[in-house]
Amino acid sequence: MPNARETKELILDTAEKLFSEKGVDGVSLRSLTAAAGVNIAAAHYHFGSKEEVAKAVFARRIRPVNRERIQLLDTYQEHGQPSVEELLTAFFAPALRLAREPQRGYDFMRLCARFYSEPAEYLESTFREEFSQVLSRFHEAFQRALPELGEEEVGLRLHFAIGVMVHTLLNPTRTCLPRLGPQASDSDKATLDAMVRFVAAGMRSAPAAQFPAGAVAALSAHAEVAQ
Amino acid sequence: MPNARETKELILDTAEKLFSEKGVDGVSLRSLTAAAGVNIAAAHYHFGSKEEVAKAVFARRIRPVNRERIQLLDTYQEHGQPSVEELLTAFFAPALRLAREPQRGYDFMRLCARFYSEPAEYLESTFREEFSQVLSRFHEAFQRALPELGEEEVGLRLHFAIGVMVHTLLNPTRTCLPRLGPQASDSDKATLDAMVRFVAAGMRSAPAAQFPAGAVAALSAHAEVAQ
DNA sequence: CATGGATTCAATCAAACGTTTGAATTAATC
DNA sequence: GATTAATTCAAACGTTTGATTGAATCCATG
Repeated sequence: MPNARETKELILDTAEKLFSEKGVDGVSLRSLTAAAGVNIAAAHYHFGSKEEVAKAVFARRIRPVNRERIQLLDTYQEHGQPSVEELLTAFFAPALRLAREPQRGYDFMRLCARFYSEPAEYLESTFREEFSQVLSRFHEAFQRALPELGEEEVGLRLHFAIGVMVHTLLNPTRTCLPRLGPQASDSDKATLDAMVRFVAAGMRSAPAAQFPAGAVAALSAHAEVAQ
Repeated sequence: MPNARETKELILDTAEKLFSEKGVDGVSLRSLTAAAGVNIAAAHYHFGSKEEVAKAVFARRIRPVNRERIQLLDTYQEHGQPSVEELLTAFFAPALRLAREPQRGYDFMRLCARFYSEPAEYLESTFREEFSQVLSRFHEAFQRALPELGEEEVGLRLHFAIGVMVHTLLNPTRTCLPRLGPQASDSDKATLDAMVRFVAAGMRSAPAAQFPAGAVAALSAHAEVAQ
């Protein structure tokens, strides 16, 4: 049994890197094992299928992150009701701290976002399994931090907040426009800072509608502007 | 030359539906043409390649939307400096109005978000081409609406705002948690309303950092909580 | 040093992929 | 009614996919 441990982790490390770049669906098991310098059959021997490789590379890192999220939440809650900023920090910080890890931290964060957005069903369900507890805990905590909002409204806003994070992790520098989004020069801490402030303000915004004059008209099929 | 027009649009319509569900990469040209009831060679005859089919189905709908966004922006700007809410409405409303179209509007919005998140390079560049003008105009407009913020900060926040929209369009009802995100009962108008309020508050949030006590510690590698 | 389970390897499988081909079919033009 | 161009079609192209096989190799143990 030559270097069994090395082979298995070599596959996971390489998968983390390639999947995050090209998506799980965009990387063949052949190119993956070739890049790792191992035989194709080794991947099936150690994991059983490509699907299981993907699940393993995901679970390997997301579990410590989600464990830390809950521990941070626990710590904050020991000192009374956490503020919105504290809740957001407890949620965002472990992810961004992992993303900052020198070796492959960032690769994984992108992989994590890909798991969320790729259409394959097993990726979706894997993601759901790994996150259900964390999201349930935070949903509850935000509900208590924002008692004036309905449960549905809190769920909707938490959904928006996750959108900000997923999008930011997935598109760290490059975006549609050169100067849009975090710049290469920005530190992760500055990005987290900006993100927490942005989302906290959104979570706290007034529950009632202060809709601008043109909004309803803009949503109707109006001939004078739309075409 | 039997029903050339019908065949071409049949392919586009079917592609819009299938690509939005499974992603461009997740749908083979074979299954696509089979679902459309046309020969597989017809796709190559009319478009040249699968790539060109994807570009065509995207351009067909995004151009009117982005044209309307700019027209709405022009209309608002005729009456002076638009508010943040007006700018957000001008940006979000055309997309959500299309998403509300009875036939295939929603399919396309999801496709649009997939173009943004799928890793294939040509999807990315196509997206960038179609959006560069719109984003440039709105970046500039937000900069004027929020003069107290630096240009970089506005770009970062606009990036967050797009994240909210992409995420919301991509995950309309189903999410990791049953009661997270827009519910099936929510109307599009209510979702737009909530989205505009959330994002407007984020765009307007104080530029200086009011960081919670634990945030910096949470980002450092701290042994007592992380594990 | 022999045994045996663990691991690696080259070779191969059927299925699916995007693309191409050349003949058949359709509809307009002369 | 023959000619021509546009369109459709079944069939096949070569390549790549995830998965499997059975022989070879390794290493800890007896």
